[in-house]
Amino acid sequence: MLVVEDESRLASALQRGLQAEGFAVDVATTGPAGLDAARHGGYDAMILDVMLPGLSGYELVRRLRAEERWLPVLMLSAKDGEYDQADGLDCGADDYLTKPFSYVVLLARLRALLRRGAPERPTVLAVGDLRLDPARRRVTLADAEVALTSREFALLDYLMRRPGEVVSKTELLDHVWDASVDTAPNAVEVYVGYLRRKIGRERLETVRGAGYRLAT
Amino acid sequence: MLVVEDESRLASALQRGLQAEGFAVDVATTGPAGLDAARHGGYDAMILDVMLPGLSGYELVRRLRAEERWLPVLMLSAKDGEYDQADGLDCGADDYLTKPFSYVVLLARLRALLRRGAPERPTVLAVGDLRLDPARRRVTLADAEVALTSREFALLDYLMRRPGEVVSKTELLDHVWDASVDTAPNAVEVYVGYLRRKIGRERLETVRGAGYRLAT
DNA sequence: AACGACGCTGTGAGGGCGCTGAGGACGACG
DNA sequence: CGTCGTCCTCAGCGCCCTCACAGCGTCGTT
Repeated sequence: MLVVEDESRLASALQRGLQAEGFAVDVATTGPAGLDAARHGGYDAMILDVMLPGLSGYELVRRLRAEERWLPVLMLSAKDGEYDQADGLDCGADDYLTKPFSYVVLLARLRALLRRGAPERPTVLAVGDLRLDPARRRVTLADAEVALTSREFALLDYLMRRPGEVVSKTELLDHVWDASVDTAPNAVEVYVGYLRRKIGRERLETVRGAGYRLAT
Repeated sequence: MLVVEDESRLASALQRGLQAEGFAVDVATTGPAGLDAARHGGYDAMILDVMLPGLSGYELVRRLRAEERWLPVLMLSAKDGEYDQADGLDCGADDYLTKPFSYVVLLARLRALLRRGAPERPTVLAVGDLRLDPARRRVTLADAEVALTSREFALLDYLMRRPGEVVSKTELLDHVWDASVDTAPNAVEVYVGYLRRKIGRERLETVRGAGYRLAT
């Protein structure tokens, strides 16, 4: 367990408490030191303060995720504004707790994070030069923005979460379309057609008799 | 996305809001109905109220997890006591939000949950240098991709699940072909021929009078 | 060696599957 | 009320897959 916190009293209180729970705990007190430790340490999870000298917690997570390191991150902050929280999560944190917090809650949330194991998905989905940002609802192709309708976006989103896998039309109808109204499978074909015109024909393969596959 | 919430105003507000974000949303208004939906629905995630008629949210998650269903659960509750929250998380919920909550925060937390996703990695079948990935619907022979039609793929799939065993033509007709239309056994011979041309003659042996066997 | 049963394959018909352009339904907006 | 954007159905088309057929090769038995 890695604790990145510059306030020394809180840091050592956390360290002692977590050690009592059986965790092996390391503490870093600056942003850069925390980033380094997270890179090399092989930790199960990380508790991360937002306000840090040298590098903010937001930026730290963002860099970590950009390097494809997916260890669970529980973010701590004195800021309880809703947008602060949303920003933290959208940078790649997995949970967000505002100070002052209950120790019982911290432990429960930590357990929930560890139970889930290492996260597998980045905040921004990327396949080749195609990028999709769920938070900003934005898609770029080789750094050029692509305008998508909401249905097109949902379809691409679903496909990009399973790159290289074959996804059947029924599955797409179930997840991208509303299950309560039954839509003809042909609608999927139509929207795949729309997407192909916008992101390039070769990126979206047809697997006859099985479904569609996003080329990796 | 599954929303389990008995307060109808909140439920429909959530439904509309999430639909606007591109989610396909189903609503259940009682505990048992929610549990059923979660069991059968194939949802990406679930938003779950604690106070529900018939079955509490706590109990619902506990049962779900007992059945080894791991879809991400975001729990909603009017109780903000620290132990309520810890209980919810320890029952198996992945996140916990107290009412009233900010819609922006709800979305951000939902995104964080979906990002982590379910940790399923489907198996890749391998026999010698021949590999078959059911999810990607892809076959490689010594790392070179082999293009198969859907029937060829289904046939190879079935054979690779029983490497070295002799599989009769009738058995193949029953499992690889549609049982409702009766096909001549010769169709199997034809497709075995197709497969041999693509994966190499020696890998698929004929056992005269009995069937076929995949060489190990 | 001869014969019959079983298995292989080239050919071609048919039909299922997926793609596309056209257009109707619906709602948002001016 | 007209316009625009989005969603989705419909119908036509083209291609590839599927499979029956028939002739030939191969194997095992007598």
